Amino acid sequence: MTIASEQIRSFLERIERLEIEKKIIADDIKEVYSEAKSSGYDAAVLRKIVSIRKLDANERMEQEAIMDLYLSALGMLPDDSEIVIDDQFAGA
Amino acid sequence: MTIASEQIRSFLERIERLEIEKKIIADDIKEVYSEAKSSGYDAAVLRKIVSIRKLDANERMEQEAIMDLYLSALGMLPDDSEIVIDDQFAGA
Amino acid sequence: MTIASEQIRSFLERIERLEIEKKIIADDIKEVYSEAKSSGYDAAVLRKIVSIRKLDANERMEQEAIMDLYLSALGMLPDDSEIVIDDQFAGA
Amino acid sequence: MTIASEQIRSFLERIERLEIEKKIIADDIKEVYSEAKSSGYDAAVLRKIVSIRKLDANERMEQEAIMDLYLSALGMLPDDSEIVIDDQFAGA
DNA sequence: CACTGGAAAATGCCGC
DNA sequence: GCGGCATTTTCCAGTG
Repeated sequence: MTIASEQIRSFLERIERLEIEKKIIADDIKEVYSEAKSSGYDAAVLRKIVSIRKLDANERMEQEAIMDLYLSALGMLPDDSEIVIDDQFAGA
Repeated sequence: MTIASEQIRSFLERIERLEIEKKIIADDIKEVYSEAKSSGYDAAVLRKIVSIRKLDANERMEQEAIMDLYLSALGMLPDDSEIVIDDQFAGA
Repeated sequence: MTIASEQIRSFLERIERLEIEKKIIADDIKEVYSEAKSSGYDAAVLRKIVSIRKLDANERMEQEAIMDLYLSALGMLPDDSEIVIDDQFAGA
Repeated sequence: MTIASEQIRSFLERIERLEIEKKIIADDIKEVYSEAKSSGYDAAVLRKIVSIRKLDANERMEQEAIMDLYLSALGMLPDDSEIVIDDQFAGA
């Protein structure tokens, strides 16, 4: 058996192992929704809440990312000075 | 020529016409970014701003959607009364 | 407000306006597929047809471009020949 | 704070915790593909192989299920046979 | 059990 | 040419 095929086999095994783990977790998530439903909660509402909170987190990350962009665009990113940016476009 | 093929042809033409329009607009957008770049602005920063504002709009819509979900879950949706919901989970 | 921020604002508005138009058209396309489906056609098949015709159109354009190269190499190409986008799908 | 909201909060936390784990694994998978690419392999081809093996595994599971049906119809199936997930990819 | 909506995967595209 | 990003397509669970 060539080295290449060994290496490929190794990559495939790692990927497939991870996919199995991922599937298990996805099933766990479904299970939690089922549980919630059994407890009388509306799964659709829960899903919506989760998705909105995800959006929130997402946006926070994007805000940080754009701040970095601003700073790099300004040739800044100083080692230890305080910076205040007037983010006039952030909100509207 | 059968009626069916006429109808299919009509659907295809409508779709393809719309796709052409869409492509033209996409090209227009690219052109604006190029212009901005020529004016000395960083296209990446602009893209980021646009995407964040899109996220904002998105989240606003989602908030409204979940509000409807809450109301329907409560069997409410009254015709003309004011409603205040304590959205304890909205923010965190 | 500085000139720069005015200019940025202008770029953003143009981009966002165009993106709205693009989204409207994308929704129109979805609507046509829905209509087709309501008329008893398989949307997936229609999508396939559209994509195949797009490929064909690309090939045709490439061949025409090559043809133009030959012609111009022979000095046989008119100076002001226009590119007519609508021709792209006319023959299929 | 009501019991209900406590319970909801708990469900949300469990779900979000699981989704984070899921995302970590998804990122790990991407990383493996990147690694493979760096080693000179075509990620697209690897993806194809993985999907084919997944199909194979599904078929195998279905065939085993059918086999079990036959066996149980014949009263030849042990009562407590366990489903072993790791077997899914063992043979490929 | 077909449909719709949303999540995930795959593809294509653009700038560096 | 490659990585990252946006779009597209596919898949699948949930719902009526």
